[in-house]
Amino acid sequence: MEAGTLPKRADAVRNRERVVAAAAAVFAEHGVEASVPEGAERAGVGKATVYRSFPTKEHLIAAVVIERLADFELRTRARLDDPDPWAAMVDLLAEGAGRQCADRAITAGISAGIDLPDLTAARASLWHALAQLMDRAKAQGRMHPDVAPADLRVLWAGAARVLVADGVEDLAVWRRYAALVLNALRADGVAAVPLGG
Amino acid sequence: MEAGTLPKRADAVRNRERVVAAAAAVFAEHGVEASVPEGAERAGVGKATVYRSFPTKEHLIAAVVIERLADFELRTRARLDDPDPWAAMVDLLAEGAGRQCADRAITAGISAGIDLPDLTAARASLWHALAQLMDRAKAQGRMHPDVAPADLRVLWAGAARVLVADGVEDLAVWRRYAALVLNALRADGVAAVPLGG
Amino acid sequence: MEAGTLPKRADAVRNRERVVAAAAAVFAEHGVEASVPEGAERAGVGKATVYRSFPTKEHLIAAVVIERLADFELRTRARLDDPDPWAAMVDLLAEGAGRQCADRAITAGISAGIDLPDLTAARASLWHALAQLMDRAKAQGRMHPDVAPADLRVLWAGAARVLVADGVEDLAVWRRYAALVLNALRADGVAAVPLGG
Amino acid sequence: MEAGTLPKRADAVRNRERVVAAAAAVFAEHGVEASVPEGAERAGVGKATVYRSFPTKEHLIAAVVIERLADFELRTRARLDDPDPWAAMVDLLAEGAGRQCADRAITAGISAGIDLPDLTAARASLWHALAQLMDRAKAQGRMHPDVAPADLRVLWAGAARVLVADGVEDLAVWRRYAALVLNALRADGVAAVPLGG
DNA sequence: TATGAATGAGCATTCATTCAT
DNA sequence: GATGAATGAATGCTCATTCAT
Repeated sequence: MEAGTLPKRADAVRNRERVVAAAAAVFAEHGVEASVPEGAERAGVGKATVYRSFPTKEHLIAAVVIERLADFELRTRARLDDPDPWAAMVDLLAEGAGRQCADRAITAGISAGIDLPDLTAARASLWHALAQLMDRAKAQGRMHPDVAPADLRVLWAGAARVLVADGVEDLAVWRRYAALVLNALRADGVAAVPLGG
Repeated sequence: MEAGTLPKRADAVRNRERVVAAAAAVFAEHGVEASVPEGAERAGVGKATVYRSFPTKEHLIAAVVIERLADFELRTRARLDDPDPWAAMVDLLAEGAGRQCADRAITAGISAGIDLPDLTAARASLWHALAQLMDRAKAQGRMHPDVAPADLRVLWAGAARVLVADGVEDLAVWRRYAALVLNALRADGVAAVPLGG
Repeated sequence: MEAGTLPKRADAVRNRERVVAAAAAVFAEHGVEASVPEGAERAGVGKATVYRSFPTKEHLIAAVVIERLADFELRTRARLDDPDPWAAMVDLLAEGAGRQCADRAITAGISAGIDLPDLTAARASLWHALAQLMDRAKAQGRMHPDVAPADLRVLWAGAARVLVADGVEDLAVWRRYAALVLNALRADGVAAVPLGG
Repeated sequence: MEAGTLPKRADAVRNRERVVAAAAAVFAEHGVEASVPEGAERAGVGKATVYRSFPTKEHLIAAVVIERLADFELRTRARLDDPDPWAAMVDLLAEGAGRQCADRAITAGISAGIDLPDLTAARASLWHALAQLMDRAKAQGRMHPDVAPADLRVLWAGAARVLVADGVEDLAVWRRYAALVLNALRADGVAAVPLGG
């Protein structure tokens, strides 16, 4: 990353990252309704600078969300070879719960009406990884055979939105709902993931 | 002008109800983002008239939501003496699913950042009724002993928000998530509510 | 006009007229590129007030132009029964020249890409009146049989735009071009309208 | 680096020409409202490079227009010795009409509020050539003795602006107005240039 | 020298809310 | 008491122009 291939870009890339980071922060705080100027100010740049990198507010949101999705996918793939896929899923959501905890950007943006190719691709890629992990958990007999990654998304993103709206910051509460969401997906006869309470 | 208290109120109350009904309709159609004037026009009154009854748009939303919550509570209470409380809950949510399906006001407003006393009270009252029904289902051994009405709210309101955001109108899909939410709350060893697929 | 039929409207109508007048003035000075806020300030109202009466900047421009077109049409119709239609046309343009002189709004807006029903109607109505007068002048043998109201518009609106762009204020110059435009439309053998120079 | 004066200039001049050519193209397509960056990209240079040669967008427009004026002047001068000056003028405008037809830069820029010395000079030079040709046509008795090159400009540039604003692309229509403009300038008793309809 | 990046001013438009009637 | 009118603040976005590299 220090091996500059295109000398001029150094500034721009740095600034782009600053913008995304700032946007992630304000979106995390105020939701995607936060204004572009607000993010720009937080990044210490003019609003027009934001629009240089992101032709539209939607593109900016997408960039923030894509970053999160990619991170989630990475963590999902890291568990694909886990000998106990069901336990791995429990871990994954519990871990993810912590990240979600401080960030309402992904929860607000993950299901927003944004329909940009890059975002769609990132979502699809994550779904694919999740599907693999879920398939393993189904094969294991712990996960209900009729559920799909989309179900996980609806339940988890949904719960997260409510928790964010409620201003819940307590990690234990987030973990509780992660467990509940997984319980919704468990096969008949499988013991519920403990709710930690 | 200081004379009667009732005659004047009659008109006002009538207008208030018209306004709430109209607001419910437009919020149902366009979500709570719909503008106040739009609702006023639908009600056949001026915008200022709306502001006489509701000092803030939030109050208007709250009024609409309270109405829905009251209705939901009524339907909950109607099932309190059902001999099979778990089945009653399945019914309740499946039925509620249908109502949600056509109305995005409640889903948008139920978990919105609105924090008005009346709304809080209505919510609490509904929670109370739900708690009773859930307690019966727990006693029956079908519902997990550690879950609370708040859990139902987080999961169901959350899922509903995502479905609304996705523009899902298919009743079967809504039913599917109602079932999933209930499955999340089932006790160990209880067979999952069929997902309808 | 003092006989109020709808009491409440008095303010609004007054304001609407103020807005149109102010818009006409700024458009006259700076062309239709002038900003709405500028016109609003000139009218002594907030910008949103302008948008109450005119949903779009285009509607505002149209209102200004329509006013002028209507005035021009009136003056055209007043000459329809003139025994010497050709002379009447010369008069009409020379007189119109004076009005145009101080106003670049009509010249800029008359042929702008605006396509609003009311404006189209006003234009059509004026064309119709002009066509009648021109037909009479043709029957008289003074106007070239192949020319149409559209020709008058292109030549006169065009010349006016250039004169306005040049900042010409001298009425004599405007009259000169009015004469030239009419000369362009005269039949063979008809003596040119004197250019006044 | 301080050595030669010519070698550096060679590059600069080459670039300047490329820029003007590209600007002429985009202005022709989208009018002078086209953005500077768009022209720069077409020229294959950075925007800042354009601003090195042309301190202002107006200067760039002027450069483009000057080129066109010079071309028009050339074609005017080529007809100065024509034995039938009036016919030569008809030709000149009809020919010019074709060029205008495909290029909205000159029409937009020729009478624009731009007041740069070079442009003024180019205009003056063209007027001078036109004046000569017109004098010959007057001597011939076909052109009205009282008209001047400025009249030609007002009428022709004006009509062109309207036609451009109307989005007229039909060459025949442009020819029609070229004829009408010339008819405006014809002497008494001279037959009108046929309108082509 | 040439460039991409950065920017501030500006624009059309919307909306919840407050007055004058 | 009810209303239409008015508004100020805010938003997403564009563009000619200036700097740092």
